[in-house]
Amino acid sequence: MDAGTEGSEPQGGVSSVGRVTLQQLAQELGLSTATVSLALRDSPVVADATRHKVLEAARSRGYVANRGAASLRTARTNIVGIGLHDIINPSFTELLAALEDSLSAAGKTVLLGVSQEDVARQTRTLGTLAEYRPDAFIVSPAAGTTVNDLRALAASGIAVVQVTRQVEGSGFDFAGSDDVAGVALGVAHLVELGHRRIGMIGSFPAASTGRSRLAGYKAGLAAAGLPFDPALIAEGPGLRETGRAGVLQLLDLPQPPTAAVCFNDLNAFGALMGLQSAGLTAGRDFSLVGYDDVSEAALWHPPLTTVFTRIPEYGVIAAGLALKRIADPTRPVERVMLTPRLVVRDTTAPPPTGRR
Amino acid sequence: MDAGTEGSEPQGGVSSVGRVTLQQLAQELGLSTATVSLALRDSPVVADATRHKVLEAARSRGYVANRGAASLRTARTNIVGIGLHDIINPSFTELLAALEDSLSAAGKTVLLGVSQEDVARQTRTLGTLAEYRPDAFIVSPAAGTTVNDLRALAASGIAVVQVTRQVEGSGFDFAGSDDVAGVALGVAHLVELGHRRIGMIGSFPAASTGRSRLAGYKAGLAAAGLPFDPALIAEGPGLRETGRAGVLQLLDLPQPPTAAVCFNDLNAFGALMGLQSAGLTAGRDFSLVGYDDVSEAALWHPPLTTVFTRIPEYGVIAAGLALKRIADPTRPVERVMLTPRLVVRDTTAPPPTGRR
DNA sequence: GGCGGCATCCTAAACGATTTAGAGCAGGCG
DNA sequence: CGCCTGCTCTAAATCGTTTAGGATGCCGCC
Repeated sequence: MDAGTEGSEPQGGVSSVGRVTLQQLAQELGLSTATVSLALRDSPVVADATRHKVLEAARSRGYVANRGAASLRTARTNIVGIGLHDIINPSFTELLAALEDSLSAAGKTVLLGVSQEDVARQTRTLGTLAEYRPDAFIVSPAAGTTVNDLRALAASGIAVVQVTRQVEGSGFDFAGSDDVAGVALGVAHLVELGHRRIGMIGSFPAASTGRSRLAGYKAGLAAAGLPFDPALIAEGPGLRETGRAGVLQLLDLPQPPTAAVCFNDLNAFGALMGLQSAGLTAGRDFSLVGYDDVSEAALWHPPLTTVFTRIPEYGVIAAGLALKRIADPTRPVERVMLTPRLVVRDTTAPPPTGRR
Repeated sequence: MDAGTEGSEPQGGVSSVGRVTLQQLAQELGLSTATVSLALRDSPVVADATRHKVLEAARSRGYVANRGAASLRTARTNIVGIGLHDIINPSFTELLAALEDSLSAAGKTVLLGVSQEDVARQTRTLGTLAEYRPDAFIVSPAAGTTVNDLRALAASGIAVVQVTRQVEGSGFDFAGSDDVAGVALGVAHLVELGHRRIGMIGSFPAASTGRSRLAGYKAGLAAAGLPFDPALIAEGPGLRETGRAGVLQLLDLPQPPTAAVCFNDLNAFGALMGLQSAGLTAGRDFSLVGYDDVSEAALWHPPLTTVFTRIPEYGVIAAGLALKRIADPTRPVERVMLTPRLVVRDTTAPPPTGRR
């Protein structure tokens, strides 16, 4: 490590003097812990004068409640565990931001676990989170997760809501978008522009989103009376690299497509790069539809036509579902699927004439 | 909400039967809680046969430890609170990912708080996190944070390490990169290519990074014997929009620069878009140096010349500092500044001839 | 004057783990 | 036979809160 390291005086603690507890406060005030506890939480049964004394003492002594101790007694932690498989992917970052924002607004704190798309790591991570007894879990399951992998979660009695992806038959609440309709929307747009050979870039059958989006692709073709040709699918996960290689692979076909929909925006960004490296211009030589509409999509050159899956919206909804289930664990399972919206920008246009 | 909502049977809990505790395990096994506790943590004082019985029972009954209760006794939570001001910005996402990864590898769990670049919200958030008694805080302070704002943290007796940004005089550990050297590196690169009028896009004096990077810009100019001209600075936070507007603003100058360094990569991405909208090509008509080298940078078109600040590396280091301070709260303060590295790609070239 | 009713505060028992001091017990040894 | 040593295990205190169920004192009222 070529680091510039500089040592100096130890951390100056103003008063590392044994953290002040509610009991100490009580003793100093000549009150019982019960009274102090009630006063701190604005109970109406404690006299105004007393409450003020307590609050003042708490402030001046720098009292900060020990939520762990309180939780032990109340069996409520105000923690929500969030299990994601990936936080680098911008769509999940946007999701995390939305979740954190609404949860913290509701007084919950976020305990984060990342599974890196690895089921074993996911069970380990969720197991660890569970030891903190979150009031709820919000999970986007790693690819390949089965109902069995989630059984422990179900047995824990903790509220669970799935977001974005779902494990079929898990019986948990869900918030996400209607991927079948979403991709079909993209295909329909291309069809309307005159495209007849339309590929799909990115295919990820290990996740529910992968299956649904593929189904949406097929549905879109079928609705237009177009045949499904497996050769037009460039497989791979939702990464830029998949898109770059995928579009080149499609262009190399004996009968290349004139357009493609993508599994997600990252695929599309990669495909845009691939087109550029092949000397082609997206929108003119080849049409491309992304998926998700992450905030970058509008800013690419050319701006990406894509399908807005309303991630921030369903993030808020997922947080709401968690809160509702915490409040009433016996309420019926709720599955919310938002209808995506097509966002037409500049990467789609009628197919190049003369090549039709 | 145009949501497709579907209700059905309530969540099926395999056994919502009152969560099994260590005491219950002990009772069922005819052992004391002490023995069970020791067995679960692989203490050598408990006989092998007993340990096996305990572990087997724990497994079959689905026992999951209550870390809150344990923490109450041990005064250690294995939680690390992470306070960031922003998680959408890809550089902070990459930082968060690195932090989470090394902390979870060390058996710590991440409690997340986001301040949205708002000091008041930051104190509220950190206060809430503190109630969970994390073993340490890792914080990238919101812009405008003063030593005073962090005093409560210092007084809490919780280990604190700052990452990326630091509040001068706070006396906390720090891990980040040497921004003065980093930006100077970018300037030197442009000078070497022959540029004489070099602007800076993005300037953010409310954060230590903003001040250091500006200082680096000035240092770079001074080293080359070039004058500092305030008109060549396009102010604004590290967002794409700042970059887009900033580059146009610079180009509109009576004596426009032929190149610019940026506060961060987002600024550079925006500037690339701005150039494109002005019909200019980065690298040919105008040279641009980003800052951070987020993973996107290599993938833009053209690929961005930028300064790699080694975010994932100092993320790991920050996590390590936190662990070390947890282990020894009295160790001397350590400040680590990694030396950034220039990454030359395609957005920099000699200034256009004839316009020099 | 006794008593009910308030308002206010307190006692004490949880919550679920960890940990220390020491209890049983078996075997070995003088 | 008595004592010491090791190996296991247990009893009980403890961490910092919350909360049910009193206790206390004061007032007014019949």
